[in-house]
Amino acid sequence: MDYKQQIAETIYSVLNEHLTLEDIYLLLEKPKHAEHGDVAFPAFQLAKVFRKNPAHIAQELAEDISSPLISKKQVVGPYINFFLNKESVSQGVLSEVVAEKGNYGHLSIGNGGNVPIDMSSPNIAKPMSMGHLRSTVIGNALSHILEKVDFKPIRINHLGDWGTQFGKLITAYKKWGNEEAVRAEPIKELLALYVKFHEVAENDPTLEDDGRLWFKKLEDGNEEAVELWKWFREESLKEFKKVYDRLNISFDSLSGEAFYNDKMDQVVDLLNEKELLTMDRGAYIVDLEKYDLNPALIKKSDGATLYMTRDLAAALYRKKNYDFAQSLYVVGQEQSNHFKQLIAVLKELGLDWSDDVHHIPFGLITKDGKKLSTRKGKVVLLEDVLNEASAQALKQIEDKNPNLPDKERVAEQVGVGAVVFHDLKNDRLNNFDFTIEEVVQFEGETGPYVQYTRARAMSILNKAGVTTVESANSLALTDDYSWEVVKLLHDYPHTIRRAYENFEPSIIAKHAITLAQAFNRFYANVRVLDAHPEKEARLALVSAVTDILKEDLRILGVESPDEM
RNA sequence: GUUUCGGUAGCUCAGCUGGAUAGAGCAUUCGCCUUCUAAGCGAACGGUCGGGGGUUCGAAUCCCUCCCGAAACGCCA
Repeated sequence: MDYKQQIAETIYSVLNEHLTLEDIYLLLEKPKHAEHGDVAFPAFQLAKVFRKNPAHIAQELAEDISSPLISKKQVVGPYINFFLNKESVSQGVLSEVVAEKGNYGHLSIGNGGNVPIDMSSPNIAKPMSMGHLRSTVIGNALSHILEKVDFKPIRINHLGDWGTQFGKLITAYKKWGNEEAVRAEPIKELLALYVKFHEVAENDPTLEDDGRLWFKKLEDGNEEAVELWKWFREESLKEFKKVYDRLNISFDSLSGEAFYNDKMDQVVDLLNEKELLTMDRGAYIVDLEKYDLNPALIKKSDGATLYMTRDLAAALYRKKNYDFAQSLYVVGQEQSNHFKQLIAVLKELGLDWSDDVHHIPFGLITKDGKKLSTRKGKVVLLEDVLNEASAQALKQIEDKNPNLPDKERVAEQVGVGAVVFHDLKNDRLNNFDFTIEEVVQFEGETGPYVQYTRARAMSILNKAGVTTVESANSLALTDDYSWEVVKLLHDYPHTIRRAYENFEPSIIAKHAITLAQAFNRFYANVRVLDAHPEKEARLALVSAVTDILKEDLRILGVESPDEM
């Protein structure tokens, strides 16, 4: 039930000769200040129509408008401010939330269409850094948002499991590596080898040649090379799984770059068929000048295929295999150009579904203002960050709630929650400079704040002897603190829609924080368990808030401990 | 140099399709635990919305221009 819509209809019944219903709906706004009511209609635009000053129009118009939904209207200058009927709105909103619980806010937009999401995509033999966290948690949150609007997400971990770096790695392993060390701590050891390769190669260029040679052997199916590659891949996946488990994330597909090795000739053939390939400086390219883009490189002058070729193969494969409604790529914004090219080439191929392919870019994480670089060993390891967060959460629990059962588990939920929430609370495209102090915070606009708010709400329900409220005789609430909460619950479907339309998890995170803040003010000012005519309705409000906060956090990929 | 993002309080950021006195959090100072978890609530402090033009009844928001920062810019992914 959309109350703004109802107000718009009421106004339309008086103004239908001058404005459309849609115009009116768009003009209606949410006042910034509570004394201006809940919905406001500015009369400026009518001034031209009626040739009168807007304040006068507002005055006259207000007299003609009435609805049981409006408890009070006030004309302030050119504005008509409407105050909604709190009893009936809270009754309506709460009965809906209490009945639907976490399902509240589900929208039928996607008709069950498939949406593959290219996300996470760490490189084999390299540790997951804070940079991978972004793609992983944004992709995961988007998958939940898509589900919420009736799409079927398909989470694809497009692993970086192919490329010249494996030639380098094999070279380094054969020169300096040892099996036990790799087995004991695979990623750490492989990374050390990789870093050493680049250090030594600075003074010894022949090493690069060895690297290229070994990659060539790998491509040609040389047994030793393939065995090492497989082993590195396996050991790496085991390590990644540990992190994904902590983040509570799973994938529907692990088809990485190597998966498309045998599918790239078809792409080249297809481009040839459509006469899109041209030779330039010894390389095959697709000219994209009419899109104002650099040409897309399909084949290097040595005949090797490229990133673009592989991504084209992947795009075609996904369309064929999933018949997707949309196809998303959660990849850093530094690759925006690449995806523009990818989409342009698909368009050149005459594929009308190229419009359904979307790059979802996100900002860069830096450390001390500089880009992280695996090659130079300059990384912030995700695992270290999660460990630190979890440890600090445990310390906090020992300090504030030492009798809490299952402390380690809750500490993990809170610590990891803090890290994930921090990554999602701001606009995807914002860059940020990493500091552990900022990421691992438990106060203010943080994940733990939302979790804590919900835990306190749960505690009220426990003391009332219920776990949830299904229905109540009356759900009418009239105080200002409840009202702010009710309005935020009412906004929820709209929030979900905006998050979907912008592919923007931070909209959900903002809602969680705002709702938690409103609830905490309610908590500080309104007694729930005391005898009161509205006690039942208040309990329902508390129950509704626990469900929606939990749902917000679930969408973001953050757990909700009942106690903390 | 070209293109794309960004510049809002000391710091980190909100500000939905232009609207009424520009909002949070952190930090600093102060107040609130004999009542539902103080990871909380309240108050104070803090702003030429990068500069300058323009459109509009109205601009942080739209257009132009300049300044500053980041990223991308054919044989890496």
